[in-house]
Amino acid sequence: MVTIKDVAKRAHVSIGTASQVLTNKPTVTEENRQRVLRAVEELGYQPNLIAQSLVTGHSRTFDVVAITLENPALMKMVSGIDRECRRHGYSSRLSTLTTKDSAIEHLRVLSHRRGEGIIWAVPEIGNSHEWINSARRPGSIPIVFTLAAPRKNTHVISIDNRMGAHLATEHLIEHGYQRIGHIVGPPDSWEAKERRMAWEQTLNKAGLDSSRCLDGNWQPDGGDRAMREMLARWPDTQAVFCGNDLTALGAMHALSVMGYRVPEDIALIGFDDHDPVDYYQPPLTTVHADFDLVGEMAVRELFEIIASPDHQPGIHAVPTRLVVRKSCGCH
Amino acid sequence: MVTIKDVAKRAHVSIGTASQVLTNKPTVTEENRQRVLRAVEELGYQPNLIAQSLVTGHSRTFDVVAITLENPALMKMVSGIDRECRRHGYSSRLSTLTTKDSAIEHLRVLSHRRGEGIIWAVPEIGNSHEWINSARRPGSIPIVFTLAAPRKNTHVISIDNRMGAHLATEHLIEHGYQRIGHIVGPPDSWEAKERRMAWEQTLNKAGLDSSRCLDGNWQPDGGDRAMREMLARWPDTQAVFCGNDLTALGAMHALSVMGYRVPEDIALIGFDDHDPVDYYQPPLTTVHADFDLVGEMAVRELFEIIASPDHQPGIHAVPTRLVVRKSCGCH
DNA sequence: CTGAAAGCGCTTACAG
DNA sequence: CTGAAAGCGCTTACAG
Repeated sequence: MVTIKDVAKRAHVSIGTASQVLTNKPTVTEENRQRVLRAVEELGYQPNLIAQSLVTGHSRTFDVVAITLENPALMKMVSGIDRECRRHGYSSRLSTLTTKDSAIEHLRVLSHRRGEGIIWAVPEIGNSHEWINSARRPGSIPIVFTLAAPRKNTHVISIDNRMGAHLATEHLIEHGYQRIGHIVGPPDSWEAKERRMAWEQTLNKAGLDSSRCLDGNWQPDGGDRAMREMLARWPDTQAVFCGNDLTALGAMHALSVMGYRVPEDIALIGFDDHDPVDYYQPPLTTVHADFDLVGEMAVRELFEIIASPDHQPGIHAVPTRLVVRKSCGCH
Repeated sequence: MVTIKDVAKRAHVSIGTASQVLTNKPTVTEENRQRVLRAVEELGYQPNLIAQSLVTGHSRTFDVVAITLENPALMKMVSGIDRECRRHGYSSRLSTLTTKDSAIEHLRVLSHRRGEGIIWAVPEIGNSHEWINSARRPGSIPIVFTLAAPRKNTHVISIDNRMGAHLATEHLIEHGYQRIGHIVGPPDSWEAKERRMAWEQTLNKAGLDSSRCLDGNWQPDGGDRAMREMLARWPDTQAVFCGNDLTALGAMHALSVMGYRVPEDIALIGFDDHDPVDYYQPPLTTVHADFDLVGEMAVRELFEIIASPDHQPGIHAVPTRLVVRKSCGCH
């Protein structure tokens, strides 16, 4: 590999001077500047980021940790993260948290790697995030949590789950549905709980029954099972707000197998608005959540923290909105 | 941040000795060893990977470059890559190739970052990969291409597209279908061409017509459009082999809207076997491709190249297999 | 077995 | 404006 030493030699300047032109310091003769640039060109020199990182203390890398990558919402987030990182000349390093190793263990390896910031994109279950937060030493790598509960002195970027669930439920109510069920996500997920809560409150405020509620798992199989049970326990259910789009897909499948039509017999609404829902049968009414933006905001937040370490966390809940298609029977 | 110097001081040894125990050299007194370990523990020391990289010449990082992340097959690959990387204590760095910057440009920034290897997960279009290959200087970072055409002196790991397309088409033929169409992926994609070619050959070998072929784009909208046109041009089509699962989803949607039943009126087969197809209506018969394994093999290949730089590329086409569900009407 | 020294490839004060 | 030197945090021969 060609180093700055080679460049300096070829340009007949000291490596200090070569470095000056490479870092755009103005204090260099135009002539030397050209000589160095030419040498760089001729040798195909690329500065060594690792050496730069060591001396400047900036690795220009953020770490994003996830539990699994095979999840459309997460992938949008990662896209947003990557896009915003590259805008700043940074790169993002992905790592998954296998269930075996604890979160704390994982933070150790991140600390070893010396990224400049961490985006914790692991769904919050129980009080896991509080626990992580209190285990971190002061002065350690800045961390922003994603899709998690807001918490004192913690940077978190979420989507507005309550808003979305409220909009969905209200839409059903406004169009005359009265017996509205809900299939929750994984029972210990913070996001799932938020959605459930907003569904329940909206129903209660309208004086409607909010007991038709079953656990799912954010996967089609969970939606399928829950839908069947829903019909078994409350055969007069008119509409179901599904915890996410995949749950709705499973529910649709169950309904189709059992001979129910969507939306004529049962109306359905999802959550996430991932791309293919436009082609579900029927196209799925769902809550659009801008996960790209969550990713973008997470890296912006990281840059703010780096710029001023005492940067105070604000509340960041990206607004959600309802996208009405055919599955709710209201258009 | 606490450094090895702090550890050495606290343990009353030289930093050389501290380093010895941290790198598991056997040449240290048990007593000193314990002292160092205790200091590490007390100070919460984590070695600085960046400094280690600089001195050892190993960044323990592979770069994976993609064109977009929002693609289920790619995500499985990335999962496989990440899993295999972590098995070796390596990490994977993700970057997307925006259409604006050329591939060559991107290779420069990768060279700057000094990863130890590159996994090029960008779909091959035209002869892009050959071009990339010839632009690389000898001695530059090892690169393995993924889901691309085999090529002399080039490391590539693909799935067996021909095998999959052949199995799908043959299955339809065996079950008595005669007029079998195909919706291709993006016309310049190498993988799409492979699938198309095998479909065509299988048909020809059986003495059947292979002219019912339309371009799609591997997205539902393309499948939807192509399906409508297929029916318009060849109304007596009995079955369609779709370029991938999302294409099949779009085709199903078109058929449903137009009042056709799957598989009674038209049989459908997809390609990829991504998770939700089990819950399509009807569940989709499709070709299973093990993208996780492609990712895994890509990093293994990289390690082999690193271990012996003259490691000769072999042919790596991960076998595919047909998963029969309801959409083909054959079970 | 252990410490002092050199060096990885850079950047950044600091003399001149 | 430019070069020599120090230093970033490590590892690795090399004397002792």
